[in-house]
Amino acid sequence: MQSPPQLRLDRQICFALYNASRAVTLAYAPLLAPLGLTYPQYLVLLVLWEEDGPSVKELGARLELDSGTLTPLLKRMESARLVARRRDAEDERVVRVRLTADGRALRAKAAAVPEAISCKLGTTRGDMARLRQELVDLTRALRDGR
Amino acid sequence: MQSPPQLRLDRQICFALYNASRAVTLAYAPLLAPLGLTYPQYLVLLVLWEEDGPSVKELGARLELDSGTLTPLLKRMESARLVARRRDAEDERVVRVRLTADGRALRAKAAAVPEAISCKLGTTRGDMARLRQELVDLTRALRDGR
DNA sequence: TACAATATAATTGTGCACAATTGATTGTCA
DNA sequence: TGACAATCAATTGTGCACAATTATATTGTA
Repeated sequence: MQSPPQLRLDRQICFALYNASRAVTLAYAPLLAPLGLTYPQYLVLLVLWEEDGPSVKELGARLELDSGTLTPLLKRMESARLVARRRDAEDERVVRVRLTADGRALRAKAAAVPEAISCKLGTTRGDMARLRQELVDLTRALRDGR
Repeated sequence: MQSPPQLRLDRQICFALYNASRAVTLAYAPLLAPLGLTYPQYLVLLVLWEEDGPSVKELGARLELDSGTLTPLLKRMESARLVARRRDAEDERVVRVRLTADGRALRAKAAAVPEAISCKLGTTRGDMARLRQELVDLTRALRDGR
């Protein structure tokens, strides 16, 4: 018995997305390994380089990750001396995440990463911006329509 | 000090992709949970419903997953009585994965899943097909250019 | 001021991903 | 035939994701 078209793997947008996401993460790995970073850790640094000292909550809002993911990830980054975690004196519930000198210094080395990735992707900047927007819209549609 | 544009989180195609992929997986969860499936397990079934009895290797080629991921996943599916794993008599290195009656029967229930997802996505079929193709191309560019 | 409700991060438990290694089997070729 | 390479799945170890729960601190309110 033949599979109906809707159940065929090669028709699944979800599978294409899942594969593309893993392929991109793999593409980052050799660029980030020399910096001692994983891809999610790199994302955390992107946030911190924009604005240092967010709470775990704020970081999670930016990255759409919860404390169950972030807490152990940040602890590993703390062990690697990239960030420091400290309770907020004003509100002891809050843990603030700050860059160390090492963490700040890493930004210069990371500057070459986006260029290298964009080269691997091999598409024009405009195409990428459009694709990015489509993905953002799709994500929002799923999140809001829940 | 301001982050250069290339390092800003909201410019990263990779981050949009990573988020979209996770959002889609989350969207599947409530549809698959009643069937007792996770999203990767659902992908395995999509392959088996198309062609039953592939080796772990062939399954991995379809899904771009290695035995390190598939072996434990398939063992869980075997515990759930959805598939059976058996060494090939011709070549004892090969393990073949076959649907059980339960696994085959699940296809009828899963038939409603693509429709429900497509509804959540809320875009036209044509747009989805185009986006899917762009993602496939992007994935291939990364895989081949390695 | 008690005390319930809320907010925040951490913890627990499950299930992927993936690199690297291991073990068993098969193929090859001198 | 007998080493040796290649193939395939399983294993080991690390690091996410995420649901559900827990612990602690703060806020709102009767």
